[in-house]
Amino acid sequence: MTDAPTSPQPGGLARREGVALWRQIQQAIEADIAAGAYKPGARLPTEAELAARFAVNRHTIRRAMEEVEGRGLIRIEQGRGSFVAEDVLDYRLGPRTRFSENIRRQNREPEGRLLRVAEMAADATLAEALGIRRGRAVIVAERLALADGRPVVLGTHHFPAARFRQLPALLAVNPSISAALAACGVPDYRRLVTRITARLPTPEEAVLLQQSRARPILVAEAVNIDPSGAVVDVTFGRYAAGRVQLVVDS
Amino acid sequence: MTDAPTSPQPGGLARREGVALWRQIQQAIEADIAAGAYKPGARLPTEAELAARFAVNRHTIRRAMEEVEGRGLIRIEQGRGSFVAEDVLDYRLGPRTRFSENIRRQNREPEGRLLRVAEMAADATLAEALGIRRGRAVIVAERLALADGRPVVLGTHHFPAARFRQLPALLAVNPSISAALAACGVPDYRRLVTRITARLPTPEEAVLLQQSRARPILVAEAVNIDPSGAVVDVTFGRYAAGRVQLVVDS
DNA sequence: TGTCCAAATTCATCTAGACGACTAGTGGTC
DNA sequence: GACCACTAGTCGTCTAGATGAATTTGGACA
Repeated sequence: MTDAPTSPQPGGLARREGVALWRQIQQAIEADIAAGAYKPGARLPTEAELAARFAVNRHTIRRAMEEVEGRGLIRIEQGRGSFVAEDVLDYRLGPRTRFSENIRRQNREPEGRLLRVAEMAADATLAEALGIRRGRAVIVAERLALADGRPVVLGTHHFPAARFRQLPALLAVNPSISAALAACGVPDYRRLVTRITARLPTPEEAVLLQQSRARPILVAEAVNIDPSGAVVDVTFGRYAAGRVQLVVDS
Repeated sequence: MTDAPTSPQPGGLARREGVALWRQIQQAIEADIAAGAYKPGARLPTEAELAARFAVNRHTIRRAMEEVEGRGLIRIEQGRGSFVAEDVLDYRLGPRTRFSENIRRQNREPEGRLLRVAEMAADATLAEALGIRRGRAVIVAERLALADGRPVVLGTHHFPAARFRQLPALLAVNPSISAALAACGVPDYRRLVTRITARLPTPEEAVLLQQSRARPILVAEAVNIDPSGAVVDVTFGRYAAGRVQLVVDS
């Protein structure tokens, strides 16, 4: 089997046959990638080139490419081109999930960046989850976690302010959540429950996670408790789905 | 606060300001939904109407609507219109996850439909996961599970054929996996590990799950073992992300 | 009353063209 | 050698119009 892209046979497309052109093109491109016609990280032909090869409008190619990107097979970069996707990281979800350990276990270098710390009033949902009264103060910390310099998860943490007054100051010095909690008198905590969904990212999320907007993100809502059972924090983690796989051991 | 859609002020859009028109429109629509201007299940204005209100081309509205759909806030139906999304189902992932119990616990009626049963040779990855030799026969069962008649998960199960010869016949009679396994001498099994990712659905997946192609699906790869530790099956479950939330208790 | 067909409505796909935005290189100036 | 302006290449957005496909509506007809 040769590795030359086989799909772009000019006459390969069936028009007016119930299957959209862009979808046929999408499948042809995916087949080429699966067949190894393009190596991981390799650059695909430009949209104009593909449009010429398949004899369709560039918009039709774009529609197909967007879909391939959403499936996680390629990454499209403005001004540069489209590239075949690479590597996946396992992110272990367990009672004692700690970001750094998790990443180090896979021989990658963890890193945390604190983006924002603020205080807000708890709305009904949050209040219930945290076990506090509605309207009480909550510390919100937004944090980007990376592995080998590449964004993995964007987390929005919510702590009851009454118990963790010094948290903002501590986080400003060291962005590690577990270190900050330890300094606040919570040396140990564990994850009670995790709720996982998927959706497309907002523009900000896409930028921070360095991922395309067409590609879904995994959203994991986690509730952590201390040994006494009191809720320590409620966190929404947004994972780059194309780069991470959540692993649940049971 | 009145509930009339406030966003479509003709002059509300900033052209040539660095933010794409379709994105401004997307945000306006999302804001309206969040503000309760349209109730869950309610129908949104047609694309043509919105195009007129915002004074842009219909294609620009479509781009915005596709994004809103990907975020899970609306559902677009050809020939009918667009509708505000509703309900979410919790799907509990644990060592003893059984679909029917899981669904019944939420007062919904579970249902299973067997779509396809076939036999194939194990490729390298599958063989390793199942603990058999490459090339050995594997029984593949594709099954759609529903709650109250609405598709929840599309599962592709892989069983070592040597051990589960009678499985196809059993499943033909009763699509319940646990019942069929019990009849094959595996009354009990538990989930060893689950790996979760998200991606856009293929056209077939979208049709079967009755969900839009623009909306992501959660993909959970599960490995089940019997009490002796032998691998019973490897399953890829594809969940309609807008309709289901995976819940991990720890 | 019930059935069936045609029209109207609404979303889906494709084409065509224009221009903006970002990237990476090229060559010049200081 | 450092910096800058320019340019070509490439993807991103928007407009415009035509046609197809799915669904609903309403009237004709038995």
